[in-house]
Amino acid sequence: MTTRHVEIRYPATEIDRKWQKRWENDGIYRVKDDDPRPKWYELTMYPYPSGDLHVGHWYVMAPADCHARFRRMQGYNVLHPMGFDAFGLPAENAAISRGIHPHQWTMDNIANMRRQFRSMGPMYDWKRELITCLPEYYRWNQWLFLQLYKKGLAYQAEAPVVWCPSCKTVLANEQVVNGRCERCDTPVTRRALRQWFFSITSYAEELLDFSGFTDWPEKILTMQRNWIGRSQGVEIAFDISHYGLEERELRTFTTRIDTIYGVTFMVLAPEHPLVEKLTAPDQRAVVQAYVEETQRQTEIERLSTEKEKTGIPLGAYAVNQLNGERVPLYIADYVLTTYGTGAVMGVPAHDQRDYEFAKKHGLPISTVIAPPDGAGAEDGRAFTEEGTMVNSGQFDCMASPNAVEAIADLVESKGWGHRAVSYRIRDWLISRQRYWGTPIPIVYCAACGTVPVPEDDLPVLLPPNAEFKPTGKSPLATNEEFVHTTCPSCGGEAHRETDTMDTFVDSSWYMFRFASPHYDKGPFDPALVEKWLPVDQYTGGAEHAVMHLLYARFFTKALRDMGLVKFDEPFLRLFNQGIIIAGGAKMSKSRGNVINPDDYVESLGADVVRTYLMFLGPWDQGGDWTDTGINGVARWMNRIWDLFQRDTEKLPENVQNAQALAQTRRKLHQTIEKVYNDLDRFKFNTAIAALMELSNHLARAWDQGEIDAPLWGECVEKFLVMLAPLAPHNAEELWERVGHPYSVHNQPFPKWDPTLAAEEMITLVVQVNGRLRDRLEVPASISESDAKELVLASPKVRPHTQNKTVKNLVYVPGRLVNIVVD
RNA sequence: GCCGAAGUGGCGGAAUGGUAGACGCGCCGGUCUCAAAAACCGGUGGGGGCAACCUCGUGUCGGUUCGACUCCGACCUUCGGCACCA
Repeated sequence: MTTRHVEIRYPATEIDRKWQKRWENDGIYRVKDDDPRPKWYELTMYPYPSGDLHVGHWYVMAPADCHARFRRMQGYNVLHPMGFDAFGLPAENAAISRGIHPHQWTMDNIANMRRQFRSMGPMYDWKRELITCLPEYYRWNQWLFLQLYKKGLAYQAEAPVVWCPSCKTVLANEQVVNGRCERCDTPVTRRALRQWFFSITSYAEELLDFSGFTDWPEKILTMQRNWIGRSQGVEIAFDISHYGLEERELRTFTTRIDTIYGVTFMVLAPEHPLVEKLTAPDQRAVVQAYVEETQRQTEIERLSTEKEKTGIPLGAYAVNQLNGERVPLYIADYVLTTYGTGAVMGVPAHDQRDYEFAKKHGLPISTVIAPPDGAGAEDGRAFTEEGTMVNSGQFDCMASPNAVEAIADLVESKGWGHRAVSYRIRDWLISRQRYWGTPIPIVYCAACGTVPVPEDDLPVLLPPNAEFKPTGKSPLATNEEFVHTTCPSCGGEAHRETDTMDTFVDSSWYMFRFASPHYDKGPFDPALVEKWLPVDQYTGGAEHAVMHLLYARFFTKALRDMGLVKFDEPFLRLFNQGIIIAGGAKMSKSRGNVINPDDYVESLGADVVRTYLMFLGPWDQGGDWTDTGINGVARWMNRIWDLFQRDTEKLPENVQNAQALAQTRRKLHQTIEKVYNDLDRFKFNTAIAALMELSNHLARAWDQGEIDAPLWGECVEKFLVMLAPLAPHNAEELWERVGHPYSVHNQPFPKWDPTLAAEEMITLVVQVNGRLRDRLEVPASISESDAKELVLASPKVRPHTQNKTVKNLVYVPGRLVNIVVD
């Protein structure tokens, strides 16, 4: 901000306020459910009300608003709503550190952010605003929870959960980044707690089906695919009946059943339920120590790939039923209880991890697949490719991919196991030991057990008083009045669930709520959801590629199966904007390069800030904010302000230069086409560049007396309509000053005439062997033979073709002729 | 390690098989001014040439093509995601 700003030559702030007020009073952007035009639902991911709107928010919201405005001008009835994702950790952490109640803090922030949003001049219909921390919203979280519970999709389980020792709360797997808490970066640990889960895994297979999308970035699909992590294999039992236990077999999952004859050991997760029973007496002490050691380890330590493969023998064995071999059993921390069966078979010859484990523990390495070229595999590595079966009994000599099927058939026919699919994705843990969230509507009764709160008793209000600072216990447990209740079933004494829901529950269905944000007979009005949904265009950051988008898709499918909605996917199209940086570096307080949009709006007006954000680079790639860069847009706004208010009386009556007039008209229609197509595809930067070209052209045409009043008027009118979605305030003000009736925002986007846009003369590029040698101005209608003749006659070409044979003439109509010579 | 995206002037970027560098920033020169700022006009990839022009040039090396920033292969660098998943 040390750079001096260009001075704005018009009363920007006044204009901003004037029109924001007028639009508000007129309700020009009010969304009507019964509007006959085709609907278009354009949704931007709603923000956390964590304080001030920073330039990152502007970068997300302003271009999205421009695109929604463009759709409106295309003739759609556009729903482009805004709300606040008001529950959750950021609000609560901030409230804790400032000693203000989360509700107060959140609502104050919302008021401030709403004011800042208005300064941007967006087309939000504030009558549709939603705030998730209010009972009118979160009671439907509770209602939806009860529906999921009824469907068996919400359940309780004790499970090792990820625990952040700093936030003193359980985290979802998705909230763990590299073994650290997403919010505070503290390495996470594990704990066993009784928690509520949503069974997203029930939909794992369907969530892999992306066929319901119209347009999603490939990158996001890949990330979701990897996150769900489907693998196909065989679940097979190894025999442990010789121990006379209740369990007669040890089950394992493998994607490589073709290597079953090469199993030389098995490894169980330290938490595996059979570990206790199978451990030999003389191994008990060391096994127990290892199990404890594992529990102490943080996720980050345990999952480090650099770590040596530790493990402890149980002093027990299992029998491979295919060849009758006894294989020793180990426990090791690299085997996870949460994936497959919690036990893996060790095939050191054909799995690199097993190979390292075998080397470390002196276990035999038995080759059962030979490389196809017969070359030796060994030299310190496992052979993990396909090949020819060896040492595999009846399957010898078979190609290993065929053996996969043959062995699976045998395993199934013998009843030793079956084909199976495993997913990496785990059920969604929604319980939070936090105050600032939706209370889970469950009551525990000594007589009746777990009892859902009756729908008529909703909402279960979040009490204003509780010790919400983290203590390790759920804050709501400190409020006696809240906890003690009567059982809805038997009327006896009971206590409430004191955990609250993950905030991602709120955002999993908010897109439905916007269809009827104040509906009080259900989470949404079914007729209006049917009208508005699914979302036609969703925009937001790629950081929500996995959790939010997957959860919202899951909710939609669950609601569909309950008969509440009729579609499979909530978001037809998805566009991810990039990240804005400043001066080549990420914005941060320590760097001192944080851009506060309010300062710029104050001095340059909202439109310069909006337009610059869209001009500084392609939206999907993010951009670099520079204080000198914004001056360019400010200058341009100054120039068009003066240009369009020039006195048209001064223009000549009759311009004799018909060619110049046609040229200007052509430029206008070419610009309309370009801006239309660019705005359509979120290419704001090139749309603005095209408008700059047009304004430069118009200024030149005026100065050179090559334009008359009617054409000038037409150009200015269409220019302002095209400017309207980008710079709504200035476009409206100029529209009025030029003498058009209110409002520019109710104009349809201009149409271009391809005939008028077509060039009469073209530059014919002349190449010799692909190298540029000449450019010829020729009529666009030139015939191929004329063009070729002209080109060969060019004096600039001749020196390059002399004494050479012309082998070929490549003709690209309207573009070039390439002369191919020896 | 695996998956994905991206590498173009001094800078942000434009051009997705056909004139590389649109548009803007910055810089240089000029007009105006006592002067500066602003504004306006002109110039601005490198090398050579008085000039017309020539030549090199889109991370590196190869390939396809009449023609490649663009398509294909390998590599290098940067960024993002996932990471002992059996």
